[in-house]
Amino acid sequence: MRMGQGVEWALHCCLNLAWVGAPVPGARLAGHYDLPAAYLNKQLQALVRAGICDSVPGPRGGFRLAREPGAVSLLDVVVALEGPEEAFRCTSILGAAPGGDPAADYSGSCAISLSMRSAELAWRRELAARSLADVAADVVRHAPDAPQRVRAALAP
Amino acid sequence: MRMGQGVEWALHCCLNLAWVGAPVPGARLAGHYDLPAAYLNKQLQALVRAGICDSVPGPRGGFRLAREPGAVSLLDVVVALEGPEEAFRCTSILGAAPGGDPAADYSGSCAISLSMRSAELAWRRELAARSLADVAADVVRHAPDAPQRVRAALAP
DNA sequence: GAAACCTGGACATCTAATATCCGGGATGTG
DNA sequence: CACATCCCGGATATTAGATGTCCAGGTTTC
Repeated sequence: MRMGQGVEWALHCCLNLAWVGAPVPGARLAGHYDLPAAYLNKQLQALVRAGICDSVPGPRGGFRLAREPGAVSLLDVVVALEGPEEAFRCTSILGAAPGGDPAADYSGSCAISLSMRSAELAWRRELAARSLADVAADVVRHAPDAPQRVRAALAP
Repeated sequence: MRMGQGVEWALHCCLNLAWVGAPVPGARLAGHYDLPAAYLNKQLQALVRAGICDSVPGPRGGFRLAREPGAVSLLDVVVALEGPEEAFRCTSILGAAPGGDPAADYSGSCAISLSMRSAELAWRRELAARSLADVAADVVRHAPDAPQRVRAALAP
């Protein structure tokens, strides 16, 4: 089971955008981490579609956070890039077993499906309870000059 | 992000094995759910390697649970099939950023990595706290004759 | 108008999951 | 012992998804 790399990229980019404030071109973000610009751009576009980022075309344009860092949870970013589907997907194989209804959807009644879903909910709860502002605060506690260095590297 | 289908198959099979008690051939389990026998067999083999199942060759052989259902957690099954690696993998892109150490491993210090890892721990905790016996008890509560029907369909 | 920048789609590539097949070994039965 | 049953593990397709590239448009600033 593996999460797309875009999540890691997007989270780092969002933290940086939170510190810069002004729009940052996607190419500059890509250069900052030595990432493929065109591909990173796709992830940023997904953040825009999810309402997490704003995009500004033209010179002096780029991407910026659309909300306060405290109003963007890690879950928001994960869902924006990975979609809302659960990692465990019940395919209702009980319907193929003797006595089962092949047309029924067991995802809401199968005890296995419910257990897996419940565990995944715990994961989502943790992610939802943690905002970009929380993470940023942790970074600053460990490296107080991080915001300033990011601004120096990325600000126009 | 998606979990392999083998996890669902294996969990259903393990529940059945818990109810049957005697060894059940992989082909019979596959027929029970109309699954590809050769492929399901690979998942069962992984359960054997993980010490969750025993395999008995020869006539009257098959697979059976190697431990009490109460001693097999959902996490055991997930790890047996998906491996111990985390879904979120820190690739230390901070090392490529200005001021970063390209050779360093940031997975233990990067605040983003730590947050993602912490959320995943919550998921694993839930899975570890739930055993096959717990799930089986839920099934019986909802369909008291399930164990008997499974035995009738799968027992030798 | 030109340059900077985002948008969205089409396309190529690579990896992992899914699936099949076969030769081999172990075990119980007659 | 001979045979049927069944697991083991490697080699090999097939497919879907993730990764990555490219280009023909827009929009905005200067």
